[in-house]
Amino acid sequence: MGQQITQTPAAPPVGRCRITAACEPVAGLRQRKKKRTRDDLVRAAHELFLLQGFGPTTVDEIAAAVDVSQRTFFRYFANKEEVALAVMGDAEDHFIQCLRDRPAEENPLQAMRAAIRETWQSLDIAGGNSVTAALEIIRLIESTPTLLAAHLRRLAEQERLVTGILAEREGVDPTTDLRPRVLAAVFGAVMHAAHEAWGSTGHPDLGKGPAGMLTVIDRHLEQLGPALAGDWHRRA
Amino acid sequence: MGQQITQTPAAPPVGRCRITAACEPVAGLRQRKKKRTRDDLVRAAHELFLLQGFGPTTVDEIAAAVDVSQRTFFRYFANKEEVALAVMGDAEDHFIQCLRDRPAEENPLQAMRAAIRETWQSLDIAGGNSVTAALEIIRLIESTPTLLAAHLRRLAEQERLVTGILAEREGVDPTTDLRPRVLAAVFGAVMHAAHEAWGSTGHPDLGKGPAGMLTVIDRHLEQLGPALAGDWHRRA
DNA sequence: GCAGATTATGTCAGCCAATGACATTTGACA
DNA sequence: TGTCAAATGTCATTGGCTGACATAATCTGC
Repeated sequence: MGQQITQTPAAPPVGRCRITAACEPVAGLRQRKKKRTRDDLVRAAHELFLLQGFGPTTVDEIAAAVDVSQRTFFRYFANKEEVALAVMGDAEDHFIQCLRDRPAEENPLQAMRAAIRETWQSLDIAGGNSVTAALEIIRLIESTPTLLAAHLRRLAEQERLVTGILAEREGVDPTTDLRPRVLAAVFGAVMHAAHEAWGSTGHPDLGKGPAGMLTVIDRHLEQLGPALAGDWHRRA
Repeated sequence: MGQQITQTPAAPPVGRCRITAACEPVAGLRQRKKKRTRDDLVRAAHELFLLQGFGPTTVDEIAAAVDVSQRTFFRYFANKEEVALAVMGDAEDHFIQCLRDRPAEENPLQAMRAAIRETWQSLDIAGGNSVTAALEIIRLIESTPTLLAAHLRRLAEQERLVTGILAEREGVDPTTDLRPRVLAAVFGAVMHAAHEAWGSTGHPDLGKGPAGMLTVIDRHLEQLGPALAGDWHRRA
């Protein structure tokens, strides 16, 4: 969901997620400053949320921590939830990009599974503490009703994108053929179940990379077939 | 999610959804009055939302329409979203109840499919305009971001219940066996996809009962297998 | 029916998220 | 350097939501 930072109606450089966009070094003082305050806001919010929780943290606090006015905060983020979910935005953009780039030979489910894996791994490589941050945010989301609601809505939004990509990949018409939409929905649901499962297990090994989360996701994806199977008790 | 109207910590009659609870005639003046103002609030809100949209409608308006204070409104509903989703609460409670009552011979997916069908049909029989109201609300939800977010959160909440019921039905441990959770998630996702599809088709025949929605739901459920199939182009 | 305990409601004050309007500063560019 | 556009700040306001306390309604046992 590549959020446009630009406040002007001018044409922004579309289709580049912030992770890969890190390659382009300079882009005018104005743009750099904006990116900086945006990043600062996200980081400050992140810290405050983890420290005192989402609800108790006020927008004024976040803004004050970065030394901008409250009004400016709302020029960068439509609401308080958005700044919390911004961290995931990177990963989501990246996932979409990966999915687009998957080879056509793979079947839809394979492609999505590969894209997820690729996303987490590149997030790991990207350095910084992207992975750690993402994992922390996921846990925060799952334990904060307001955030969970906003997150699920974004997920639904993303499923529209995925539906379109799948339809195009396979060359089917998404208005006639329900399979792209259904698969996108199912995949999203399983992803969320995995996040939830990962979040609720008292996982202390947050920092050791995306391996843990990938394992949980894989385990859930593997249960897709069995769960839909007629009889649960005729198990291999 | 049987909302307790009771504001006292006293033990309320649990496990009875409002639909079936219509059998119990009198229950003290106090209880009846409360049920009445609650119903009034829901109905007034419903009308106002459909008339002028969710966002533009203020809580004060709703409260004024029923002639209670704004404070009283918030004693019945935690937030503005809840009063909009309250209509669906009946159906959701009923679905849970139906699922619990499905015969053990059915496999999980069959049971859920049957429970949905049963729910919509009994909603139809229940008289009044329950079905019409539900369908109107679904459309409102799908077209209102804020409501959609709240709705998805509730759906996620309900999936927890469903997970538990499925696990018990099949006699498996939901902390070890991921199938109940995965199936609940998948089913919820498909339901939402169906709602979305139903809502976005300019369906003018709202009042003709649950048949249309059931058809859409069935069509989506039928695509579950095909969507997960490896190759989408080796189609029967 | 009545007195006293419960419980629902109203009133009021206040916090915080969010938005529009307008002034001011600051980077962009000729 | 001066002009234009864009980013920010300030101010005022609305609306969702909550706590505290007073009032009015119902319930309970007698």
